[in-house]
Amino acid sequence: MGIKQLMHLINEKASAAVRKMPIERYSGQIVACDASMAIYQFIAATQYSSHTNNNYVQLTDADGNLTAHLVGLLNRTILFLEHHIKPVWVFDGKPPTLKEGELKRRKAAKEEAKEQMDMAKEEGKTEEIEKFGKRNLRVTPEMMEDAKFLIRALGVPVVEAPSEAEAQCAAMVKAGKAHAVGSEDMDSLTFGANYLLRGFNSKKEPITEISYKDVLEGLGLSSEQFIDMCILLGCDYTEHIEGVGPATGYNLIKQHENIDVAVEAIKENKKYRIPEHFDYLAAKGLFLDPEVNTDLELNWTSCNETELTEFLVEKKGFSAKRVEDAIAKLKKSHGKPAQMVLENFFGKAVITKRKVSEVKPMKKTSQRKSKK
DNA sequence: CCCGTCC
DNA sequence: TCCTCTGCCTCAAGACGGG
DNA sequence: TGAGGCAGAGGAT
Repeated sequence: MGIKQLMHLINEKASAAVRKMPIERYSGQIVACDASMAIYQFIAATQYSSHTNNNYVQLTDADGNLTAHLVGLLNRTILFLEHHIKPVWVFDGKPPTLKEGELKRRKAAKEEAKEQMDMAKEEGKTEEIEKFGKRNLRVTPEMMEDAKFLIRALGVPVVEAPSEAEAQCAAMVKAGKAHAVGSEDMDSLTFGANYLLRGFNSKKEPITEISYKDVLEGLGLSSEQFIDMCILLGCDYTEHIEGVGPATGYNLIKQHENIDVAVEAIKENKKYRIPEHFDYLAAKGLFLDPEVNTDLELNWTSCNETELTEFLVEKKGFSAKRVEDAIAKLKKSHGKPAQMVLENFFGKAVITKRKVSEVKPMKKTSQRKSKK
């Protein structure tokens, strides 16, 4: 998923669009989060090889169903609410037909990984099992339903996107239903979300905020040109022109103004080969007018303690104390944000405009720096 | 801070 | 000959708290 | 999946 190397390109050419902000900055705001992406990461991160007993460890309930996503979503949602940020968890709907090629490719890669994992299991190689296991993740519909149930029990809204969650998140921001998208994925920018927030997973590091407006300004592109460029860099919705990377993709749009002219130029140049199914117009259409639903009413309520305890403790095997603690935190977060915090942070917001000298060169190939 | 645990 | 750029590889991906 | 490191192709000089 995502646009290849887009973050790199933005850091390089539009560094002013990227700011480090303390999480307090978002107190009182609504953040639309891509649930599918987060769930995938929670599941990936919590399976590991235990070095103590040489076992492959996964968190599961008594029936063997994975539960790491529930642990992750619970913690993450509490983090938001403790900071008086209102999260909305947005789930993927039916993937667009244009994405089928990409999905097939991923499926094949998983099958391959599964075979290798089975082999590793037979040979009892723990590290191998972990390695291939992480490439063979299955997030089942049941896991998604468990996640939705948990979020609703927490009193937090769930949005089921008609199609792509990233598109839905961006549309909600555009419609004023949310202030920013919270996702590690860059796609929401291509869909035109005003603000993208990353790094809610780190308690030490500040949040990375990417401003769409400043990205366009820094790159010197219109929103439509930005989409054109993203398609050239490589997206999920159509094939990619071999040999065109971030630098070339950006330059092509700068030089030719739009993807149509750029593609014509590429055809004449003959330096690059346009793939057989390069349906960039359809991809562009999807970015410009994705299937979304903005007729939503979002409500945040207090959590349903009984439901939470029943679900997490009795059904999913969470420790009762952990759930009690979670409920206590939720109740505590219900008050208003301390006014002090709100007034103080504006002076403290760390805005890191990187100096030119600090900007990492985009490619560090032949540039062999002698180590200090 | 490191590393084991969470389920 | 230099160096820019892409593509292929590998690896890691969460969050908490006790010691 | 994506992000960083490394190798090599092929324009740029």
